[in-house]
Amino acid sequence: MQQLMQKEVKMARPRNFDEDDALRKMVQVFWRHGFDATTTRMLEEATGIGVRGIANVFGDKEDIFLKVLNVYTEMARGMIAQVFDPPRLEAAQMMFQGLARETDDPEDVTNCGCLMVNTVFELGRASPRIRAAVEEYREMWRETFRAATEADGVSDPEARAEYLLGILWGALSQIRLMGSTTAAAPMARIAVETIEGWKA
Amino acid sequence: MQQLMQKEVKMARPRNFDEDDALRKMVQVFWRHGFDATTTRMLEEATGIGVRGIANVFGDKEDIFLKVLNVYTEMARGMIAQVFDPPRLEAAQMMFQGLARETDDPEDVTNCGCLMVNTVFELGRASPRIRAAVEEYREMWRETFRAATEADGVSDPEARAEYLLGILWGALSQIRLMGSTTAAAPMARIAVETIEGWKA
DNA sequence: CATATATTGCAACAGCTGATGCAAAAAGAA
DNA sequence: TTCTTTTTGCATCAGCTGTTGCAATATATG
Repeated sequence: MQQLMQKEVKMARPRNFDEDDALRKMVQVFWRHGFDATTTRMLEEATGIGVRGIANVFGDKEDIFLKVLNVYTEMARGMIAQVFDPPRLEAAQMMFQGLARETDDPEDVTNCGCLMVNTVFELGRASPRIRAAVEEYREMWRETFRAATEADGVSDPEARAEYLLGILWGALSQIRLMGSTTAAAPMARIAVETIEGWKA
Repeated sequence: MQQLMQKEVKMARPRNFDEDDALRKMVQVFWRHGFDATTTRMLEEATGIGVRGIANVFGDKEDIFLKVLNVYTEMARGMIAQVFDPPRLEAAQMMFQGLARETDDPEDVTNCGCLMVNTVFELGRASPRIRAAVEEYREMWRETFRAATEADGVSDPEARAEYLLGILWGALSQIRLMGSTTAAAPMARIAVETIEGWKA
């Protein structure tokens, strides 16, 4: 993730902030408020960097958001690599159960749902670049479900992966609606039972 | 819907537009673009009424939107009254199949998903009044599914209604994502099969 | 120390949005 | 006709947002 290729040609005044750390903080802001409602002033406050520095390093608002989406995707990829190793339907069941865990903490950004799902509703139609980032994220999950289904020897892995992807997005929209992860509990329970039925 | 209680006390200059017709046109605009992206100028163009007239009759932007949500809910209520008469799970199956019908027409606002689902993602947390309108809409559907499940003598109607509601919202978010109702086909197929299994 | 170069803070700007004030217009009531 | 009341069109306003220009600053290099 971190660009180790530093320009050694000539070093002038160095930055007084860490690029990756700033991006992680901006993920939180966009995740909580969405693209439009996130203002440059909010990014200043969250990162401690002036708007000028942000623009110099990350580009304009859409550039920033694309980098944020990338960080978000990589975070999820890391989680998948841990939970779905090896790829099994049991891991999918654990994921759904974990999705609906009880948290009332309003500070927990997980209660805001999924940044990708939320993004679709805000500007999925608008920007092709953002749309592509969302599609990549969905494809990552689709392939994860497909591989897990196949690994357990269950038939028609493509269709079942599509179904699980749909259930996942439905559950995440429930979370966003209710503002709490507990809202996903009914759908998560059904998903776990359905998967259990596949294995039998 | 139409307020028949006209003030007969003293008639001055009459309006040169129909209130309900204007509301229906504004439903289209909000449905397609969402709350924030809909500007007062767009409402002017869609209805042919000046911004001053709109503000006088419908109030400020949030007032307008609440009236729009109300019209949308009543439209859905009318559809439910037709399809779910009598309340049966077969009607739910038909509804899911109809949801995923093939339409490539970009003019068809159905391809924008569901105004209520979209609204949640935009400002569900923000305004209590809007949140209440969405909750009412959801409750309408929840009760519809519950009554249909109960009428078919299937056990645990509350839990199954909650599941169908989740599937419905998941399918509608898929539609919004892909910009086409065909995107709901996989989830609709699963929903129909699942309901079929209940009846057996 | 002197120089070059990237960064930073401050300020300001243009564009857009929702809302409003006001006078003219229109139509029924007297 | 004259008056009263509501509507309408026009213009304008304040507020916010993303972006950028510019001078000051800090640091590596020679």
